[in-house]
Amino acid sequence: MAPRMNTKEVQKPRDKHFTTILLAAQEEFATHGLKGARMQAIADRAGLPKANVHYYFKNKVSLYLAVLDNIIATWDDFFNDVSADDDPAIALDTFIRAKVRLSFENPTASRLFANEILQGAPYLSDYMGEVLRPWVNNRANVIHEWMNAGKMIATDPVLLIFMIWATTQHYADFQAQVLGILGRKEYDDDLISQVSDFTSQTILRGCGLEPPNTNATGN
Amino acid sequence: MAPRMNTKEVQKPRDKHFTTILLAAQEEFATHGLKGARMQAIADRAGLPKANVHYYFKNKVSLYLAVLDNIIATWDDFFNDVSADDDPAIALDTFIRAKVRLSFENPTASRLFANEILQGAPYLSDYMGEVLRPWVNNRANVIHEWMNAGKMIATDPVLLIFMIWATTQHYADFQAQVLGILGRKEYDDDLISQVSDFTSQTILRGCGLEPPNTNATGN
DNA sequence: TCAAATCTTGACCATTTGGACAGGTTTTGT
DNA sequence: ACAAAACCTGTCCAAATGGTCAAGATTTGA
Repeated sequence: MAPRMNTKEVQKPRDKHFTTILLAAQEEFATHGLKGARMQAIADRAGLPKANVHYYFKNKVSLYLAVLDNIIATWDDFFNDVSADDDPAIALDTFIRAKVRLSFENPTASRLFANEILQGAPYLSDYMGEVLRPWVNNRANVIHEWMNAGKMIATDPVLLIFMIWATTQHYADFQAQVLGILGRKEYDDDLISQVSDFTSQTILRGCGLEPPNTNATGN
Repeated sequence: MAPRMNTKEVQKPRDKHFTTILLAAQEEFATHGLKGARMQAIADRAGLPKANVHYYFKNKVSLYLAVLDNIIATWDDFFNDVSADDDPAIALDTFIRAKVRLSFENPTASRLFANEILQGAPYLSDYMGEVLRPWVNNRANVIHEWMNAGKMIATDPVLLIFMIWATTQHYADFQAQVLGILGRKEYDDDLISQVSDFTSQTILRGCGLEPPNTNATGN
């Protein structure tokens, strides 16, 4: 990947536009992908002349990379600190609920990644090899220990992580479909907790775990 | 949606190019979306001059619609014929395995739809309202009857369908990520059956169902 | 056989698009 | 206060892109 722009250090008080553009670009790239995105559309979303966008970002690809970088820097997974000593039911329940919440409240980032991966993840191969893959293997090891300890049914931990990702991200990436089928105009808190409960309970049960107190409206 | 071109009737022996173009366009649209797709790239994939593509399809949008139509016409769901009298474990197991297989063996169609829905499904609103929504509600009713009959745990059938879709399509839409994390170059039959087994067993168990004979390499 | 219908394609065009740039404005540090 | 640095933007341009067209090649049907 290209040299990282350290988004936060650059963030002098003056260039608030930097963040504005980054956000605008995130939306445009999320819905249209790298090729489909238009610099003019990004400028319009940001409410700035196109030339101003080019002042902050050399070209489309570097802007795209900056957006990817910015998103990755934001992510801090709730599942990171979990160890084999923790209770798997609570850990997975917390993880799933956090992912569902993220999908509902910040779908753009998820969609941007979906788009990038649909295109074969050409700009994320480094990230996948050096960050994501180790993370998954590391977390899979924890889950594996739970399985060895007889705390949950023995299956493939990596496929379990895929299932959690897929099910939760679905509500961000396929929002249009979900809303269309449910016949709603937009997401609401009711749906969040409904989806959280269902997803957590079904997956935990599928792992041979007793879902924690059902009525807890995950917070 | 636009008037359907009856793909199959048009299929005179001469215009074999019609299908070639449709296939090429499907790939291009699947990876780059409507806006990101390039007519020249489609022509290249098809091995034809661009002007020839325009002979068969008036413009980019009409080609896009033809591809969508063609895919929809192809789909014939294995879950359609299931009724409340059937065994839910067998029915869901069959459905899940079919979906997994489809994801692995024909990922392009899935990706194209993913792209369209990421963009807010602007060309699929009719399909979603008139075909998909009724289908889901209809199938949800069958599942509901199983729940009422105490054959499986009572949850939200629609969310269950979403979960099955999400988990299975994940392997088509996010192929690049899955392969990257697993450290493989391509999918193989081993992985198909592994994923089939895991997905079916975990979801069925999550619904309070006994997974059918585990060793059946779904066929 | 041969004219009509269908198909093929190189060349061309209008518009869109990413990006450069110069000259102006504002902010900063001293 | 004032020069240097940073920022802003209207204007312009070359390349890419969707789409047209006319002339030629091939197939069809009677």
